[in-house]
Amino acid sequence: MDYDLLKGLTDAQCEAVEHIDGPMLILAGPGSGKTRVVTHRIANLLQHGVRARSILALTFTNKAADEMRQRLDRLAPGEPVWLGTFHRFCARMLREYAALAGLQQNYTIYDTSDSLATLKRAIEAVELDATHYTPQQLASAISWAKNNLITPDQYEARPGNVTGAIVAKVYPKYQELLKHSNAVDFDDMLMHVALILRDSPEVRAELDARYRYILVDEYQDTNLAQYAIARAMSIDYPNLAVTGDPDQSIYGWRGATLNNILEFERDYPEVHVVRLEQNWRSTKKILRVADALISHNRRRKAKDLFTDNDEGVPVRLITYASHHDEAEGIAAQILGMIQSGKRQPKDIAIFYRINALSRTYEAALRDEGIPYQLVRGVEFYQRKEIKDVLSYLLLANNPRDDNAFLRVINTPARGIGRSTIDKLVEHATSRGLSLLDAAREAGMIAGLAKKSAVSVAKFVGLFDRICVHVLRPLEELLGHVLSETEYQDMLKDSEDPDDQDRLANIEELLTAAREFDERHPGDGHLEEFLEQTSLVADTDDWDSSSDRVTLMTMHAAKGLEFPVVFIGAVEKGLIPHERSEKDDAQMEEERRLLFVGITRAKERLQLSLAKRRDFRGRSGYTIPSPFLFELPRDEMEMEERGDLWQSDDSGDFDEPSFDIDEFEDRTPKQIGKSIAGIRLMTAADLAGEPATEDANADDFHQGMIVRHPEYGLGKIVALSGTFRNRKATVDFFASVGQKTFVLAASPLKPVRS
DNA sequence: ATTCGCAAAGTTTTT
DNA sequence: CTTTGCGAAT
Repeated sequence: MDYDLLKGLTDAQCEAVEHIDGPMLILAGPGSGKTRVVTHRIANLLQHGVRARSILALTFTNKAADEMRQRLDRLAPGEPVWLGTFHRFCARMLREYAALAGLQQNYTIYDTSDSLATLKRAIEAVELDATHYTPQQLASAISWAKNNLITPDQYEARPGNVTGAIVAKVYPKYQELLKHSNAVDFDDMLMHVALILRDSPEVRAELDARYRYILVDEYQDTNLAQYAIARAMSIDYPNLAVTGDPDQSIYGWRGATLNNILEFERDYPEVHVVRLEQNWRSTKKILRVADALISHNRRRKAKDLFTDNDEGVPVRLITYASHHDEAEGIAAQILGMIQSGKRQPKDIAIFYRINALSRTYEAALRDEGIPYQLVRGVEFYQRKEIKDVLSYLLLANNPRDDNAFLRVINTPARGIGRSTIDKLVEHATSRGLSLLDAAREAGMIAGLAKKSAVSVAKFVGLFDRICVHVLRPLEELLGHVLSETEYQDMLKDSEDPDDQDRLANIEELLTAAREFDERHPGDGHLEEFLEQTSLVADTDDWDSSSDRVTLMTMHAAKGLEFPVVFIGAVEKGLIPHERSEKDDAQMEEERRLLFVGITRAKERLQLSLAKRRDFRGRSGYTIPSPFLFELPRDEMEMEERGDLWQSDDSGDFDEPSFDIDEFEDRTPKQIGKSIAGIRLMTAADLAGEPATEDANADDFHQGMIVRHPEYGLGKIVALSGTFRNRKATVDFFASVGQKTFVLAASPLKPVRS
């Protein structure tokens, strides 16, 4: 046994690290060093001669996987342990065993909006009267079914359940459309793999043997499908180790079932259980507040959280007059901490229940000139312009992807309208063709105007020209898409100011593609790139190293820690969310969510609420969250700021005890920048300096006009490579057509237009 | 076929 | 308040 791996660990931690064969359940409280234990255990397995390739570590988020990868690399550099999210793992397995799920290996992963669009087509196709049900409702019913491994043909409505009856009709059609498009939704990835494992003993045995040591992180957040997958691969080699904390289960709405962790000991009677209850993160006061709150949950395994850390300062609960005051008050405090030199921006986080609340906090931080990064709900890859452009690649990779086809056929507008598309759809449906194949036969479709047929044929030609480059680096391929479609030109001369942002986002996409190319040298990585774009989440872009205040939802905060934490809007209807109030189980989940938020704090924690809050465009009085009354008042310091409320209805807060500090020196408002799904302010923004640029290969951009001494003016069609290898394909429209240059050695000059 | 404008609706959390 | 959807006008 290597001494280093156990150094500085508690007995319980050592016990978990040294465990090798057989099932293990690690019940890990917040801040108990779980990631450390898991990574050390993997290193220990490797030291005991377990082959890296037979270890599979499944996490819930990419962020957690990255963190684990980094820490493992320090212990065991370069070991090819398979480490990633459930979804990514399933994506890989599904490529390998696509046929068993009735798919081709180049299948497309639909995100939520794609699958909703498909569902709408399904609803239309079965011609139901679904006026009383939103597609979202049907979507979540289908999602629930898939998470519980109920296939379309198994789905039966419970008698008298009207929604269920509709789902029973739409679900099969929806699934048929997905299959016809050679596509899967997020839930399918899990369901297909779980069913393959269930129905194919050979595959199951093979994967069981391939991955002899399986670790599942955040086990409390797994759903039935994920459970089935982990379980099926741990029969011949039952070395399944799961880590989790029932008190941090916050994904019940996504099908996660606490049963998986609460009943793990029943599934594996010989399980080795390790409890990590010592907290290394928070002060005693913070931990006691958290513990008092969570002890109000009934459905849980009681835990004895304790810490040897300092007592710490009291947890603060502040009531502000308005949401505006709240945000300004928090920003003022943050500014004070930073100016006094006690804290750096990166030490501080603001959490809230829903993304919609971020705006006010953002504005206040901006007004104070405090740098921040917002982990936001609307993801970069969900943006219209990004999806538009990527859809060309999706279609190139999977020509049967009807959704992608519908998206690109008339974007940018090329005169192919509703009636033409309807005819294409009809033609495709009657012959069982994909829409793209139907489009190839446009000339033969009866009733299609000649003009329309020509437009469609031109589109097909354009698309085929793009496809020529599918094996090229991604940046170059994207360049060809942009050039052929003139997507940027469409935005350039637009009046809409948002379109300038869109152009910037497209540049950002090109940058992402370039970075991908750097990581994946060689040809033909389109499919990997597309998979990556489908499976990244907003929280993955959170950058722990940049010195900024973090703004995020409590869900996104899971697994992170900050010296100073503010939790805003602790009000009834928000936390707990109004849609959870009716149901006890959901209320408990809301309580756990707040518990997660509280336990992120290491030294200082402030909860706050506003008496009045503008929300949904309306201003109204708020009610304090019922959870606040469950907190131990002797650990806390309560304070009321502002006096817009005359009466003392809430009755539970002391009078104001001190004033808000005033800060004179306010920097001018700064505008956040949008980068890969995160709005952030750079140091340059703060200093008011423009970013400096090297007058080099970086001077050339997609779509730029350049001059060549011999060929004259041309336009950059595509770019690829880096540094000295950076190449540009230029179209000299007036002379020789397309040429490719190595920029460093070329006489090309940018032309300012 | 596209664009514009207005009305209505709907607001959680994310792979 | 924002986004989405629909209908009418060009």
